This record gives sequence, C-alpha cells and structure tokens, in this order.
Amino acid sequence: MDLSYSEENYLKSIFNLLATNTTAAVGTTELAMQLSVKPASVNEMLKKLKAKKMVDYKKYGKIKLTKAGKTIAVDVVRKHRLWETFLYEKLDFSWDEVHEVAEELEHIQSRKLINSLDKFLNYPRFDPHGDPIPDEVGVIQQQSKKTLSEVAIGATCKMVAVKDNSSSFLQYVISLGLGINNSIKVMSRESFDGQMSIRINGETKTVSQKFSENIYVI
Amino acid sequence: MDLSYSEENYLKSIFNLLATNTTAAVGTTELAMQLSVKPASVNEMLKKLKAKKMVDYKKYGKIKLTKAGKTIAVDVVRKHRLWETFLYEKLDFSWDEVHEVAEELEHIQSRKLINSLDKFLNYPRFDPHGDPIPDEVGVIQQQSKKTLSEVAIGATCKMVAVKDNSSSFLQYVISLGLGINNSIKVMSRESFDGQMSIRINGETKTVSQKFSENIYVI
DNA sequence: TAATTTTATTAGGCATACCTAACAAAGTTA
DNA sequence: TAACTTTGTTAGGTATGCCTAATAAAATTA
Repeated sequence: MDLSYSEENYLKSIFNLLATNTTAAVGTTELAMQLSVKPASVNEMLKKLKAKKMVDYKKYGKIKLTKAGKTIAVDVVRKHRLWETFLYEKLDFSWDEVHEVAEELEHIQSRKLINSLDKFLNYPRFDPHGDPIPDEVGVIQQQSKKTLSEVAIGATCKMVAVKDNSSSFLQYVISLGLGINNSIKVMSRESFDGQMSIRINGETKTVSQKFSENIYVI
Repeated sequence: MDLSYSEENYLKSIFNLLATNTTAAVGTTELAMQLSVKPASVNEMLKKLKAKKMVDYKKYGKIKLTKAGKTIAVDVVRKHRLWETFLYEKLDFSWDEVHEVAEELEHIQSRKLINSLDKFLNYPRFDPHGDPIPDEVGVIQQQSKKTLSEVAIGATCKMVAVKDNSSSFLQYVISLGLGINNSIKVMSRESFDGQMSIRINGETKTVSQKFSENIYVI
C-alpha cells in the first residue's frame, strides 16, 4: 500500500505520540497540535487511514495504529533517523539543524536508497538525538532510560537522548555545554517547582523542571 | 520565491528541453509529453508560472524561461545531478538506477544540504551520465560535444555523456559494454537508415541511428 | 488559398488536504 | 446531576494539480 506524504506524516506522528506519551492511545486535538493542523483535518484524515486499515479508530474514540500502520510509521521513523545521522556525520550539520531537513528526506520512496544509506553509515543504532534507529525489519533497540527530572539528588547520570527535537530546545542544550554521553550530577532540586541544580563538566547550572523532563539519562 | 514540487518540475523540464533540443523555445504538447501530463494541464500551469514571472509566454506562443525561471531550473538540475552523483559514488547505485530516485531528491529544500553535499562529493563537475553539474552560482561547464551519429567513418571518439537518461536506454548501453570515457571507433554507416558498425574494446557492434543520436562523444 | 491536421485553449470535473463555523458528544466540576 | 468546558464531528469552502471534451488558432498540405 502506497501512502501519500501526508498520510505518512499522520502515521509517524501517531507513532511518536504513542512512544513519547505514557498513554496507550492518542486524541484528535493532540494529533492536530503535533501536525500543526486543525482537529477537523485530522478527523478527515482518520477516516481515510481507517479505510486503508492503517488506524484503529471509532467515532469519539482514541486513535491507535494497526499492525500495518505501525509498520509504515516505523519505516518512516527509520528513514528520518538515518537521514539525521547522515546529515550530522557526513554533511557536518549541527545537532539542531538535522530534524527539519530529515522531515523532508524521510518521504523519499526507495527501499534500496535507505538500506544503502544504512550500510554507508555502518548500521548506526542511534541518531544524533540519541533516539534508536529501527532496523530493516522494524525492530527498535529500546534503552531503559529515564528523564533527568527523575534522578535522585547526589546521583550522577549520563545523558543519552533528548525528548524534544526542536531547534530552540537543542540550541539551549548546546548553550549549557551539554551533549549526548555527557555526565550530569544532580546537586539539588526545589520541591516547589522542580527546578534543579546540575553539574556539567565542572560547571554548575540551574535548569527548570520542563527542561529536565526533556533530557533522557541512564 | 518558493515554488511547489510541480512548478519546479515544469521549470526543469522546460530547461531540459531547451538544452537538449536545437530549438530556442518549447511548445505545450512537447512539454506535456516530457512531464507525462496532458497539454491542458500544461496550459494551466503556464498561467501560474507566468503570473510568478518564471516563464515568458503568450497565448499560442512558445515557452521560454525568464531569468528568474532559469535560475530556479538550474538549481533543480544542480540538485538532481549532485544527488545522482551521490547515489552512484557513495551508495553503489548503478548507472540506470540513479535518475528515478534523484527525481524525488531534487526537490528537497535546503541550501545548506546541497552545498554540503557538493563539498562532501568533492565538487564533482559531471554526473554519472556525463552531464555537467551547475555550480553554486548556476554556472554550467559546457563541453563541446557531438553525437556519435555525427562522427566520421574511420574516426575514433570518446563517449562523454548520454542524452537519454531512461533506465531502459542505459541498460542497453551497459549491455553493449559501453560507459563514460570509453573509446568508440566508427567502422561503417548505412546511408539508408544510419545504422552503424562500431568497435568497443575490440568488439564490433551494430547500432541504430536512434542509438547513436543518444550518445555524446568528443 | 482552402481544406485538413496539429497544436493550444477553455470549460467543467475530480481528488487531496487543508480551512472555518456550527454543532454534538464526552469529560469535569460545582 | 446539572452546568460548563473540552474534545470531536460535520458541513461547506478553498487551492493545487490533474483530467476529458469541446473549441479555437496555427501550421501544413493539397
């Protein structure tokens, strides 16, 4: 089944919301926000995707992916992350620049292209943001990670990924001197608002709860 | 001015027809054939492109590119040929496989992407089919070449490019044992139908006029 | 030049994917 | 549980880019 650029984006977004959120299903408004479209448009598209047996959905219900839908979504995610890796490693793109271009590249249709790219990059397992890259058959290596906000005071952890891939967030991360595989020591945490003091490369920084919830560590 | 995928394709096709044909302008039907759409669709699009000052056109007249239109077309051609080179040199695509995928890749919008790719490939000047790759400012290195059909009997020439980039033609070229930079000696030519006998790597082959008109040599 | 053929244009439709505005269902809170 | 808020749906509209069928202009040939 060949899907349009838009249909692929819907499936990918549903997949990403399911992967990021704690919930097992997604709502219309939530998906609309993720895709920067209106809920009415999402509703329309869900009918199409349901007719194509890509989503599991009934009126006023929650959105889930069917097996076929998940297969497509994972494939798009694989392409996205491989392209990000290519841009970062081979074309000297910075951490915060790769996402936007990969949003376009992920829709190029060619099995051979993506598998050759995978080989060319020497079968990378994680993209520049620390997200796992699905393999050719769709298997995703899951890393048991938690957010920085969950780390105990006094403990030291290692940053392995970021939740938010937006350019503005990543630029802020860079400005703090942080990157994948850096060590972070949690010095203190305000119980009032979750703001915390962390130590990175000998420097102490103060970050918000919102920030620490977007950094994955092990 | 940001153009759609389709608009870019129209400009590219006009440019390619102008470059390939001997004529200085292009007709509606000709362009429709090149794009695999109907003349009515071309006519419609020409109105849009004219409104955007990308083509020079009046009712029942011939189609030309404006300066702005040519700039865009050359940029798309640059992207196409750089991607073809990437696929061929880095991802082990064969000669006849690169065109189709490059048709998609050429529309990715990112100045940085294409210039980084150019650098990564070490600023190639010709693509795998021997076509010149426009540089960052749109300059195209023209090679004074002729078709194999024009070579004198008894003369030896060097194949530098192909006119037709279709997979079927290229596969035939490969099957003859021919590739870019190969030497070809013209043994004889039928004045009746232009069929000719050529010598490649010590082997003699008989090829049609249609074939020899699609091989560029110096 | 008149008839014919080719080429180009217009009118009216269709599918995709978006939108706004009005309305309906579900969920929340007093 | 009634009122209110949030979430989801429907109806009707828009732009893009394609189509067919009818028509008009241009080019060719008799």
